[in-house]
Amino acid sequence: MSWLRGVRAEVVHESVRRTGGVPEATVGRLPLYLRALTPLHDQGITNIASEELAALAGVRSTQLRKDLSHLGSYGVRGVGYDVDLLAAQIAQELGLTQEWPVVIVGMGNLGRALASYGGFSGRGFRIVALADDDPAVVGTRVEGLTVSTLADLATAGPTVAIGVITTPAPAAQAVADQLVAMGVRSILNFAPGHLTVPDEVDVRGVDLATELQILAFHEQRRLLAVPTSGQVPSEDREVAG
Amino acid sequence: MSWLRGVRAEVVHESVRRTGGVPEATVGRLPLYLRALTPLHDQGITNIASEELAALAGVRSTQLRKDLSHLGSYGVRGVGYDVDLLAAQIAQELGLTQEWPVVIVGMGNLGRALASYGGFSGRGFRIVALADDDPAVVGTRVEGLTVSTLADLATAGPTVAIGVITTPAPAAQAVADQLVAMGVRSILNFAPGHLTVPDEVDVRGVDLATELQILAFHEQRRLLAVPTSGQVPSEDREVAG
DNA sequence: ATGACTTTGTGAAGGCTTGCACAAAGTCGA
DNA sequence: TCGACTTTGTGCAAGCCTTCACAAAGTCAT
Repeated sequence: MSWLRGVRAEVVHESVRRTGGVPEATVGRLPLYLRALTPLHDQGITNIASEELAALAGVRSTQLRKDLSHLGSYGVRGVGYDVDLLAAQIAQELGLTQEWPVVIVGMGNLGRALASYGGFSGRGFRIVALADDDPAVVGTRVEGLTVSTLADLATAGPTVAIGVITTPAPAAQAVADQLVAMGVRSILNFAPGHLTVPDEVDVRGVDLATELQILAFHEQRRLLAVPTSGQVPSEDREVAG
Repeated sequence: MSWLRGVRAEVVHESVRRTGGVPEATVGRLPLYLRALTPLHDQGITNIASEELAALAGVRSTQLRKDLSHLGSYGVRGVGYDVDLLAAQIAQELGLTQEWPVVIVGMGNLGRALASYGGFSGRGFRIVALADDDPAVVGTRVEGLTVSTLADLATAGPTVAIGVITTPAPAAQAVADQLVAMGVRSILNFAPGHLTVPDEVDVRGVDLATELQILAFHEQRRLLAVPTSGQVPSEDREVAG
């Protein structure tokens, strides 16, 4: 993401004096656009039309243009968008011109998987600490970092902006409370269940079961709609009758 | 989730002859309600008011009631909802009265973590196959299952309803194509990037970087809004000036 | 320079979602 | 039985989001 730094200066002026009101739905899609732009940059493509970029991101071109209009983006009519400039503008809007320090709490399988996942660095985030409360795990090294307890981190750890919770569900709320007490105001929670936090804290939850259940809903709908059926799973088919 | 089976029969009649139109936003919240109900059942609580359940799920009570009204749910005025009956109704709506067979493709750290994650079984899903294309991994056993290639699964594997993609990004589209060719119409994609699939196929994407970037946006907003700042990370603070 | 063509940016319409206000329907104590 | 109280279910209004339609603004060949 270092390639975004060069053009940042030009972007700041437009973007900083904006009204401040980017719709939440748009914010949710900006990362998709950024994700689509990166390989374009790598391929040396310097310009792209909204129609094409929208296809890469999986949205409609009119939505892409409306979204970009919210951040005062300037494409060129008849031509399209400058890939690098647009990426820099989006990165600026998302606050990715600085690197956010992240702590992962819970060194189970998922926590380790995330710790070794390359998707952090180079995308605006850096893992600066790992935590767990299992004495057998504390003190071990994972991906070049020594695992500590959250309590230790609170008293003598690096500053952290974002906390990622990968503990079992029963521990999640206590961990969230500790993170909040440490001053963390952004939490990404992989443990199933709702976290109660103060208003100023932002929590996003990612729950595998929830995602699968939404898929299952639509899957079932398809099966109920077309009683021609065919294959498909196990027991309990009387539901369709 | 076996405790849901008992009451299912009573539910079927109401639910099956419904109009069919449950709003997408509601579908996205039904899993949250189910998730909140399970511990209540375990604690032996048999009845709950919408206000309380909403708090557990992290939504407003009026939204909960509106959502439930879409699936023709019958609470009792002045009393609340029967925990087990409500859970059974939601499970029914989501298609969780049967167990959906799942394949995980990509036996890297994340794939292994998901394979060993307990959140599948007992929630309406069962991992029936694991796949990878690395010859060093194919043939090994993970969590009691032997890893095979997708090609082998296509010709001689168990029927699969849902595919979970945990491969690196460059492989994801090819894997999706193969899954679709196998008849899979529901895909959960953990690889960053947009998947192109036929209309009848349902894809949900979970991207760590995307989630973190949305958090970063709000985090930055807080910092820009309150220039009192204080702590917080590294370089590039001139953005705020 | 001109005209045909391409592509962006946006006002307005339509649809979906949320939240309010309140009637309906039940419980419970006296 | 009655009256006070609780809690659900829902019509309606407000707000947000998406999509359409099209003017604005540029390129490019001639």
